[in-house]
Amino acid sequence: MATSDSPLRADARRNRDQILVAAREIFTERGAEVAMEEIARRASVGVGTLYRRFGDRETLIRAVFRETIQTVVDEIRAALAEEPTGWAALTRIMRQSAWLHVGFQSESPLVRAAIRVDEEGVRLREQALDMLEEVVRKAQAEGALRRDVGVGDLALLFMYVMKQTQAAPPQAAALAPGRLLAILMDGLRAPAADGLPGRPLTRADLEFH
Amino acid sequence: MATSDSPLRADARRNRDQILVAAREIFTERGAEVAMEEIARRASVGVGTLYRRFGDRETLIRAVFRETIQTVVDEIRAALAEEPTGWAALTRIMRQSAWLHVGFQSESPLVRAAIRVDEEGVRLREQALDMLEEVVRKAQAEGALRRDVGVGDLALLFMYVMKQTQAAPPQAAALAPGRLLAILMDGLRAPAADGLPGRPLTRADLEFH
Amino acid sequence: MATSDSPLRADARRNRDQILVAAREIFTERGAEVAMEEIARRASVGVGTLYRRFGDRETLIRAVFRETIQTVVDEIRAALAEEPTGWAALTRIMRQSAWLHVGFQSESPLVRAAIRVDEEGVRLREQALDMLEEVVRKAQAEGALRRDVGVGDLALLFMYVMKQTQAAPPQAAALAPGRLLAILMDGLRAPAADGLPGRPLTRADLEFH
Amino acid sequence: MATSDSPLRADARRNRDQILVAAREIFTERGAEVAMEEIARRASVGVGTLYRRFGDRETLIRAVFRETIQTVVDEIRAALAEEPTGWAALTRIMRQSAWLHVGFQSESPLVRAAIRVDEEGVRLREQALDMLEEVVRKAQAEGALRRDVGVGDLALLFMYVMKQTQAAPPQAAALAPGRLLAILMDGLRAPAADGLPGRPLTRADLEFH
DNA sequence: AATGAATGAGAATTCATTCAT
DNA sequence: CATGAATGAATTCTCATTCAT
Repeated sequence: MATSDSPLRADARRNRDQILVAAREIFTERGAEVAMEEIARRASVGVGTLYRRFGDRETLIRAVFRETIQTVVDEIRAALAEEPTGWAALTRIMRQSAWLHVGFQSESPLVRAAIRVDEEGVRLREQALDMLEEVVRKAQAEGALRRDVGVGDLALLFMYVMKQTQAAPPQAAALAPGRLLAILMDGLRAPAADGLPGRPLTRADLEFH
Repeated sequence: MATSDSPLRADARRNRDQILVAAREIFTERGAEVAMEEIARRASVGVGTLYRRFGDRETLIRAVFRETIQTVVDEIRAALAEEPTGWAALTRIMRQSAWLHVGFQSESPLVRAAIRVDEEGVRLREQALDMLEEVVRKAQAEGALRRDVGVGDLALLFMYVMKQTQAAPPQAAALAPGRLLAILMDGLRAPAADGLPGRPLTRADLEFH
Repeated sequence: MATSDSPLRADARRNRDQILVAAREIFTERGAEVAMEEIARRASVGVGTLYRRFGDRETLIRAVFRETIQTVVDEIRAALAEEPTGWAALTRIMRQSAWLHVGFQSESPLVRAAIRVDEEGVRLREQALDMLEEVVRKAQAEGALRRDVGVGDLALLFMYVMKQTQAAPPQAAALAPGRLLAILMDGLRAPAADGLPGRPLTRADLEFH
Repeated sequence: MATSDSPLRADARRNRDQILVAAREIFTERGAEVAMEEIARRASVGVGTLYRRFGDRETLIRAVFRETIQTVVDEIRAALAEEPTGWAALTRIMRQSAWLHVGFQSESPLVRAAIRVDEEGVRLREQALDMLEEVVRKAQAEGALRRDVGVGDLALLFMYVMKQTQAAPPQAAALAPGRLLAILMDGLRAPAADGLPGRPLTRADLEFH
């Protein structure tokens, strides 16, 4: 039997989606520790509904994470398919990656704990990193991306910069993302003035243990 | 009025300092919303003492901010005095600026609110930006720093990157700061491949209103 | 008006019965304050159905009470009719009276409140006590039951002991009821060593006011 | 350094004691699931204080359990020392044992779980049972207590009866305990009319596994 | 002046009851 | 009628701040 189109499910479905949207927004704006009631309010549902759908904060975080990382996967795939060069794909990916911080890692212990135990989420994350590695290889083969960086470097760099960019002061908010991205891309362009210290950071370096 | 060298004040002074150190550490590690009792514990004093010294959380945040921004001022002054070029000064400043995020701006509404109303803190911040502008001018005059960036760009860029760098996964923590800094500096080097979108971000762009 | 044999009623009837069975079980196991949803689940119906049938928790409690006390009445009647002596009837009644606690009284304020206002339930309870008084009189007339006890004593004694017996630790559960009952019956046998303090407790003494 | 007589401790101590008293009362009256706030109210403290002292409900339950079982131990010891015969000791112990149900076992899953993990509590309980066994042996050696009962029987019997006795309806409350106790003691007196079914219940039979 | 206990308001979570489908 | 989703009040527990010692 189909479960997703029985009449009641329609409402429930809509609520569920509203909650996820609200949660993502608020998590991004103010972190993963906002009052559950606020999330509920923004989603225009009662707290009870939120809890019926997601059990507890951790479950909610996991759900948001999955949705987000799924988007990342889709975007990377699209960039790989549609952009003419690896460099172009990388640029596009990074430009759209304000949410990468959720996708790849989080500074919040709460979020990290929630993500670590989520099978599906972990799988999606691996997939995203697989594809990102491909982008990197391609851009390096083209001679566009400096050779002494690895996915790890890119993930950290963009994750940090692009994430924060959302929190920029109002006047800067419109310009900052584009400018900072351009500077970063310039810093990544081959041939590089001189070598970076250390060794390329890999995906393994992104792991919290 | 008791002055600062009555015998009892020695104890009080030490407590005050311990609290500030503890608070800065904890704020950096876990944000400005940690339990006051934890700060007290890390400083090895009772909560009562903490409150006697600082009145409330906001006052404590302000005090930490002042201390921090004071250090920033000192470091920039030293860099200007001791480094041979503006570019060298800039590099040095940025390398040591893991704490810039506290100094210039913060993503936490709590912290922003606390800072905004602190005269002394604001004054110090202005001073820091004055000097940073000087560094920028100098480095651009030298032809080392690309001309299409402003203090605002630099502040945002390094603030974001260097702050986060502290929270990097353990394996990356040792390498990431150096590498990301190098990439950024490469991106900032003149002559730049092509112009940045928009206009240079100024100190005015750092203001939350 | 629809009567009780319209086709749909068959379903409704079955639901109602399942709910009563489930409720009795759960009330006995875990008290009258279990989540309504659990009762519904055990009865394999939705909560909505439970509420449609019984309006609220109190109504459900009343219904369970009536069913139970009805059984008690039936059992006492049968014992009176079938057992050769009053003593034998008393023994039999008590042996089967694990549920007496529901029938006569309850320590739960919730349950007491529910029962007190239920006309039908109160009537059945009176009937049960009437018959139990008859048993007592008969057993005393036979010289088997000590003369210084009243229905009140018996009700309390067995109610308490037999009720709890259900909650005995697993190892004891099989033996305890039989043994405790035997000890109690020995304590009730005439002639008694010496008189009990006070006066026989009557049915009036069972009343909460 | 003494920890219990510093000035502040005096207040804290008094609060702690008030909470324990209040908790014991309320647990007895209405079970272990009453709102924590009510316990606090009855103890005339804020909820915060209650939680500062006891961390959570389970900890509080454990503390009440220990206090209670300690009293039981003391009472049994006194009865053994002061009463001329084992039978007299047994009678006295049982008369004062309204609280035995807390001491030995509880029907509440919550309470059972809390007790099971409490080392100190378990130790005290063992001690109480040791001494009760001695009383039983002595009373049987005197020929006063029927030989076919064990500590397990006694514990269950009195635990159940005497516990409930507290909850008796108001009119019966004054008389019931004395009367029911007398009946029980008569049922336990040697020589018994006829043997009990099964085997004497031992302390092992009191264990939940 | 320092301490740590007390307070009570606030946040997370559960559950009785109502209501749309 | 049955269902199970939605709601919000009640409850547990935490923590900023105050206060007695």
